[in-house]
Amino acid sequence: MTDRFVDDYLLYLLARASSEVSAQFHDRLRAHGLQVPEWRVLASLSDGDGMTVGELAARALQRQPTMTKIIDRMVDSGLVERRRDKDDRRKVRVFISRDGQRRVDDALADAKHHEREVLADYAPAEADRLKSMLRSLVDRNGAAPTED
Amino acid sequence: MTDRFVDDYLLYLLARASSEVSAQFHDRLRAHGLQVPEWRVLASLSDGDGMTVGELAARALQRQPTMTKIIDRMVDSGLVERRRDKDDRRKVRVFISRDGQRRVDDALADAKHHEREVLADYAPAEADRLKSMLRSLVDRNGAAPTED
DNA sequence: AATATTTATATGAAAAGGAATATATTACTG
DNA sequence: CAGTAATATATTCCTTTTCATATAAATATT
Repeated sequence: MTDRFVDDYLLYLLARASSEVSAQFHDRLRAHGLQVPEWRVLASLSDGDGMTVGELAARALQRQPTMTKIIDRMVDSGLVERRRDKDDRRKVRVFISRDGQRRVDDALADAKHHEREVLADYAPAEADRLKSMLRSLVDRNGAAPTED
Repeated sequence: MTDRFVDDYLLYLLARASSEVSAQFHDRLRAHGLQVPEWRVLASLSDGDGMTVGELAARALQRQPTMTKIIDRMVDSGLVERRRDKDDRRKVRVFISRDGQRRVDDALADAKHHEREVLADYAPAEADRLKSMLRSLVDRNGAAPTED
């Protein structure tokens, strides 16, 4: 149990940090009546002008068929709307509904508050360094479809 | 699409960095004939003296019933063994098998190699800072059951 | 020491995810 | 411009995860 490889393994530290910090927020999400994938879709669509299924899948770190099903459910519950793209009729653009926007606004405020709490212990410069390193990891490690 | 909240949101950056960097390695895992949860369990058990189902679940960032089923499959495929704890017969200790150890040794070597690749662009001090910030995020944000 | 609580793992039904592929539309190529 | 390839989304079938709860053993309480 002591000093195993994984305890200092970058991929494990990333997964664990992501998992534990996010779990806190996900508890709060339920108070907004939102599931995690719903939150991710709505946060991506918030105040925007619609995204395709493929774009949403990439942004929400899900595979395309999974995103199709998430959107199915969200259409059923009235959080988003599907409209076929006029210029390229293969594409389906997904738009946030009025109700979806209302729900996500509350959750967004909560997310900002939670982030401040998590970063409260760190000096601003330190938090910025963390974020910029994470961004550079993302940039240097191509676009990948799924989790973990 | 431009400068949405999430693009600078810590939880999103963590999830995305974890997802994209890990996806690269998970492609390689298949070459070792290992699924992701199997790899996580074996890496935790490697060269150790057995862990309980609950400990494994926490370490592999899975819920307990999920871990029970992962272990079911791994027992079937001969990667691990279950033995009931003598002192506390509620507990089940999971041990890596000879074959499991052999399989994970290869994957571990590959993991180390991959990590070096990912961190090659960074100065050692910078990599250390990243890791220690991730560790402190984990430490300050309790033990959580599941992903994302 | 019997009863209630807590802790550890397992189970079962339902939901979600994933790989492969189908369908529909657009873009290319000769 | 017919035919082929490429792109975007949906569907199917199967595996895995999840939630709630059951079972079993240890601990605490009276």
